[in-house]
Amino acid sequence: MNDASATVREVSPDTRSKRRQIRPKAERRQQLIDATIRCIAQHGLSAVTMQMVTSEAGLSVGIANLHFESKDNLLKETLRFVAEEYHSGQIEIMEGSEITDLGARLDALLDFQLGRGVTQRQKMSVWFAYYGEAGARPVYQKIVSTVDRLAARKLEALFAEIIREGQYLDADPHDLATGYSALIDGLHLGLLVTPRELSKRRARSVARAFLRRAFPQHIV
Amino acid sequence: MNDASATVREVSPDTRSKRRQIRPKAERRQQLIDATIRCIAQHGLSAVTMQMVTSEAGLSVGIANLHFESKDNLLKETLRFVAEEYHSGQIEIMEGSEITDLGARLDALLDFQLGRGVTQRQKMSVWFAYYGEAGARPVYQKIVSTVDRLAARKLEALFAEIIREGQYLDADPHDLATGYSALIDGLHLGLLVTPRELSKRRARSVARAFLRRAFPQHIV
DNA sequence: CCTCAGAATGAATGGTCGTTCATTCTTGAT
DNA sequence: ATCAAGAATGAACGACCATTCATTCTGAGG
Repeated sequence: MNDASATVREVSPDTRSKRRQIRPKAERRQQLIDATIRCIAQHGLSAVTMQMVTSEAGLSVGIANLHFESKDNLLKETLRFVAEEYHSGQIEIMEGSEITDLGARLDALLDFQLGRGVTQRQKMSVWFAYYGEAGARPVYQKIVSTVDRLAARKLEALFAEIIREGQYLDADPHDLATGYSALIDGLHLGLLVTPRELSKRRARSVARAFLRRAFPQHIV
Repeated sequence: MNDASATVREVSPDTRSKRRQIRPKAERRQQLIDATIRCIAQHGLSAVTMQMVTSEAGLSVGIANLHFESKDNLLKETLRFVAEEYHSGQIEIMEGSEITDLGARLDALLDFQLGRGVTQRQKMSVWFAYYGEAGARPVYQKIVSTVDRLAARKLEALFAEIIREGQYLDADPHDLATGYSALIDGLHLGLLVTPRELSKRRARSVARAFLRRAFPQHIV
């Protein structure tokens, strides 16, 4: 702004080094994806710009098109990352061998799905931002449904085991799994859109009530 | 395309008259809102432009800023319209006096929420497009939560009546209403994002199963 | 018939966006 | 110390966006 600043550049070389850093491609990609998530959560998917994302990541504008070919691709890869993170968390719980009691496993699943990690505004915003565009963008539909299908199968298998163990009559694992998944999605939506009306505590209580009515012997 | 067309303009005055029409303000507003809904469903909220909307409505670019002050306002009013349409439909069923049997009333509500009118791609796309932005735009949160709250209260009251009539013990109307609403939202999401995995018929069956487990005497 | 309030138009404007690429800089091998 | 490979930069560009407003047109009332 003043003439002096033109001659005195980078007054202190030790402050937040603006020195250019070279990092492996994979690291930069993740850095940009993380920045994209934060931007979507804060400004909404439709307001996200490349300048916004790259500056949030503390990098230059050109870098996004260097590691991802286009904005479209960056957004696509960001969705893929979030979707896989969520679903691999579920799969881990459902496949893990450290929990043998089926009721405890259900509890662990519910705690994950409505717990701190998943229900942060940041994550849920991203989640629904993409759902909102999914109607018009088959690519998004495909990414979500691909990972979703596997988790749905695992959940159905878990429910089938529980039904066998508890001898719950006229309980269909397929329908119950669909219902439970939909309930969780709906609760996430409530937490995002009307946080005043629905606390995380109550969301957990509502989901637990669903499971208790379905599998009374397995849920306290 | 050919030279003749240049000389012969508006061959037949009766075809889709390009003649300027003057219509009352309210009518134009609705026309633009309808066009906005179609555009959001087809292209996604983030891709909607004013040119897109006005040309979809068969009008000129400037008209949108004449009847709504800005694009932001047009989108806000469109959300308000969709939200009120959905919720007034629910309220009508829950307040209407033509259905006295509580079980039948529940059935009617479910049929409305998962019926043809609501579950068209067009409507659901718009719905979730706004939900996706709600995390970053308090205005959208406010619009949705305002109308939502009333419907939630009515639903809770209906559930309370049913619980009294059926003498269902340890059934909390508040939690049940929250759960049911979340379930419906989640099913809408499933219908939108993974239509291959979830048919409308099965969505209805899943929702009915939820109600049957809660109110066995009222739902067949 | 004429008039004119105001509805409708669309070319023009200024701003912002995604993308490019000549250039600079870093790092590890030589 | 030198060099080459390629990672990182950011000014520049063209495209497209929302918005404006001078102008045109319409139709109800006189």
